[in-house]
Amino acid sequence: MKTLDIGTVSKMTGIAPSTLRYYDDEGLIESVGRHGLRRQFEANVVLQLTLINMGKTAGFSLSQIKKMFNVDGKPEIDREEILAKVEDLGKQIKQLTALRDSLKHVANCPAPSHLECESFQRMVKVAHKQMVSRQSRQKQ
Amino acid sequence: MKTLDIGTVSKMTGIAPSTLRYYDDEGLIESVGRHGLRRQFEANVVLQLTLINMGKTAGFSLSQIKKMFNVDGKPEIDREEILAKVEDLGKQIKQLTALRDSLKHVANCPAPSHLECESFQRMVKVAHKQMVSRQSRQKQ
DNA sequence: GTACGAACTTAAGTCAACTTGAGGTCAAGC
DNA sequence: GCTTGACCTCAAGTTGACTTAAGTTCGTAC
Repeated sequence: MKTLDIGTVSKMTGIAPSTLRYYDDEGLIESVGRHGLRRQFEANVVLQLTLINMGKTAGFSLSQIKKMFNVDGKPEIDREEILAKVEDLGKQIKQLTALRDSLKHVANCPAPSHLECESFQRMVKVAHKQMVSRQSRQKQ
Repeated sequence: MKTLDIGTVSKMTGIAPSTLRYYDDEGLIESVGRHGLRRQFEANVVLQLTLINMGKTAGFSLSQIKKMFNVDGKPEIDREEILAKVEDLGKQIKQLTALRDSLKHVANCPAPSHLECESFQRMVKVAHKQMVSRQSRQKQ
């Protein structure tokens, strides 16, 4: 099976080689050996990196991501914990939707100050509730 | 009008006083004066902090957030830029949804390795496309 | 067989976003 | 008038996620 140089992976994913080395050191991805002193990666590392980037987008730390999808695709953590994250993500999606709507509002509403605009306040208050309920169950 | 001590704001929002002081120094929020040497805040600071937290959830930096919603609720940046962010957020929401579905899958699929599971791969590939298209228009 | 380029290692540096620590101030209650 | 507790300032420290720099090692092409 054909393996990939770090530069190739970098070009395929847009992630800097230094970052890939860093991820390798941290155990987020795995090289399958060396060609001389060059790390060789399998093609599925691209998939893994996609997952890593999705996790980052979601605001997870690298160590959390590592636990969620470890190298061979088997998660270290249990169903319960993952489902909790799933639920959390649902809330986050709602929040982002609220933010998007708020921004859309800001771009269009002619009110002089949005903090005084009623419909804006309503939106934000809804978001606030969600936020507080999310914050209350934050973990490392 | 009644104003709030930093400790009160902290309790209302769950944000540490040191962070509130930091935000104040950075100009993300504004205190309306002092009582002795204590900062006094108006009630609407809670709304502002909600917006700040929403922005953080969305992965914006504090300086970006500051530009989006500055102290009086009037954004410094123009419609165009905000609408670009709105669009970006839409993509991010899609990505998060993909991540959520992937995680849901991981929790339920009995396959030994998810990286080999077809339906998982399909999901992630879709996410990959979105990711790349988002990455290509990143700015400070 | 030599030159080149792409990758390597290790340590140090950077940046954002906070937090901590030391020492100081003030208002309210007793 | 004294104590107490909540706040203050300012500088330095911390953490996570990388990046940069300096010097080194290979494989491939010529």
